[in-house]
Amino acid sequence: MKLEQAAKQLEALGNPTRLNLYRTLVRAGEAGRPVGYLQEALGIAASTLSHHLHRLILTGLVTQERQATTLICRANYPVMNDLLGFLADECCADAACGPAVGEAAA
Amino acid sequence: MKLEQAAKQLEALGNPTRLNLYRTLVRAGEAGRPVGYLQEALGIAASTLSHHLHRLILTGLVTQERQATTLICRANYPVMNDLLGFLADECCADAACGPAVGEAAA
DNA sequence: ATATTATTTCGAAAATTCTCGAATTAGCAG
DNA sequence: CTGCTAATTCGAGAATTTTCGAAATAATAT
Repeated sequence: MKLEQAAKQLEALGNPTRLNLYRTLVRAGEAGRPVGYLQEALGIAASTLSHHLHRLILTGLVTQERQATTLICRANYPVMNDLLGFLADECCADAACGPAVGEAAA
Repeated sequence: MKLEQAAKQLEALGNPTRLNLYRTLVRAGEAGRPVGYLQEALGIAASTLSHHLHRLILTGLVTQERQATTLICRANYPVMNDLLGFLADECCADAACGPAVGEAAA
């Protein structure tokens, strides 16, 4: 069950356009970014962006909030942390991991 | 450059069969597992497994070593750690992450 | 050389993804 | 209600992925 969800999230991040999109949102922090801004930043068709955004939202990695006519997109950090936790757990379940995984952000 | 590579690795893990395969190898640790064992464990056609294995090997997430007629597959931990590092860096580059990412494996 | 076991490559069908432009909906201002 | 900006949905073509069985290769043993 959990594996299926993790796979979906990894797949969502496993596309250059979406990973770039997600990175942009992560770097924007709490402020988030409007869809229009993202479209200019990434230089892709609005419909293409909407498609990718939808996929990120379905997996929970990104959230949206309306502000009048514009939609603000934000990275959903807890979901990413869960995903990182899953990967770390899988990695260290039975095996002695090489470098300590827990120090990635030290 | 780095983003493209990370996307490829995430895509490789973003398929339930491959994630399950990778997990099996991670849990096997240094011993690794022969291709034949993996085929039985996952219950898929040999050609299908070979295809997925190839993709994991292309991204560097898995390595193989011959032992007579059998091929031993192993998870390549350093590559996974690099990937986790990339995600953690992206996540914490400009933004104040919610829960500490570094505690995922605590 | 031949046989045997282990694994990959080939070929091909079904499903999914990625991309875009055109048409549509959402929310607000006048 | 008309118009305007913002974003999504629709429709569709090109490309990629996923899966399998059959045939081919790899390594060893007899």
